[in-house]
Amino acid sequence: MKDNQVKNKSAKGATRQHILEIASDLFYYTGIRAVGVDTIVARSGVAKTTLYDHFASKDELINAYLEGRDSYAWQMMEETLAKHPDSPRQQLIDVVESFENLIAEPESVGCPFLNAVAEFPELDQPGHQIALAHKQKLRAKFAELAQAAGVKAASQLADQFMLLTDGAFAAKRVYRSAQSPALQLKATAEMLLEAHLASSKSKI
Amino acid sequence: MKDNQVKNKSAKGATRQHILEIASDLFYYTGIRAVGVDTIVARSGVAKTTLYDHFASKDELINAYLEGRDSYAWQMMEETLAKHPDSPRQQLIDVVESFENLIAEPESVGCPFLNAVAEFPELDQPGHQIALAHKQKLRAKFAELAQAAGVKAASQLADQFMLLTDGAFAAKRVYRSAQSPALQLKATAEMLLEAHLASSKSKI
DNA sequence: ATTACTACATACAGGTCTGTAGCCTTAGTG
DNA sequence: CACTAAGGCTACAGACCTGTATGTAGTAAT
Repeated sequence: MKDNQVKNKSAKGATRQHILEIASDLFYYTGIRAVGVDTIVARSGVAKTTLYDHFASKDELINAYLEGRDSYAWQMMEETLAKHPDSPRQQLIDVVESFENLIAEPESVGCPFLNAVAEFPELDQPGHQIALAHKQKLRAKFAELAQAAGVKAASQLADQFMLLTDGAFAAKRVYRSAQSPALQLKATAEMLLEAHLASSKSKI
Repeated sequence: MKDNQVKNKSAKGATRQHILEIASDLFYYTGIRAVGVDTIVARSGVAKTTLYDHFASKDELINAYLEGRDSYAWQMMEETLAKHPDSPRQQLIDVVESFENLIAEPESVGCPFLNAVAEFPELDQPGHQIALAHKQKLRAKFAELAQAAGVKAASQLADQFMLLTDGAFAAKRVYRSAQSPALQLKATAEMLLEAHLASSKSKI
């Protein structure tokens, strides 16, 4: 006994990871409610019992999907912030630009969190809390960067950036390949940031 | 035979309208996929056969729901535009303000079109085309008003307003009763509009 | 070589989904 | 009164849903 399953952890983790990746893709592109467990099982070439060995329920799989996207997003955020560690103003723009680039990719069908919440509007439904926490954390990060950049109304600017990014993600799901308003994301963020910085200076 | 069902049209129309209202509320607040026909039947106190007399399928009911929201939105738009028929600049702000007020209402759970598209991501799925057409029409209206208001980059401003409004609607579904970035909608639109008008002047 | 682990395949329980069939009730109209 | 239109009620078909039960095969460590 003891803890000898450590050696098998890599194999077990690989299967779990494989199932999660298949499920994540299906959830993201097709919709969560639209995808049944049987489809996930068939696509991943795994037995149904195996899936339920790794995930107690579909809800747990949904949560794992969103938590995965959350950690990926923050990992991407760290990389973006590392490009100009001494310029919060540039960091703000870099972050927004990374969103615009993400949305511009043809594979993108919007924001996993916004999509999930549209399918599960109630606060106690699967994924809702994870999505809300993600958005709150991003909002706080925007505010932190704005303050560091010398923006007086930092929390206002954070909210404005949230509107822009969420709007761009939402638009992407509607327009798909058509030319969408999301292309104006970075330019608009720059306009707003400059307006804030100009008014900060004028008040000195 | 002939067309003697004209006299009963009001009664028949009333039943249809009743079913549609119940279904619309359920779709909007609970989600479209999450609501079954049986629930709609139970809530509206109508026989299942009656529902299928008026709507050939659930998909048709979904389309009727979104078309209803679309006409309601444009009716509201007309009323808003009528407040300052000679000031396109004020009309732009009025429209955005009407969105902010709509979102601020506690009953609001976001935009029916964005929510529907999140549930039906494919272009040929029920409702998607209606939602896309609605957003395109709004975008064109923003552009038209912006041009009339003397904004040089009118279509850019239209896209920016789309990002803000869609962002506000999307945020509402996530945050619900919590204080959301949507409160900054009108103020941000004003900032952008002023920035556009200022740059238009400076280039003369 | 026994034990433990992991994943396999199959079948099914129990529920919900959309949509239909058959028959009855009510109300208004010629 | 007889006819017709509209809707109600019940039951069900057939598909799909999540989750479980049963039993088997390979693999790895003790």
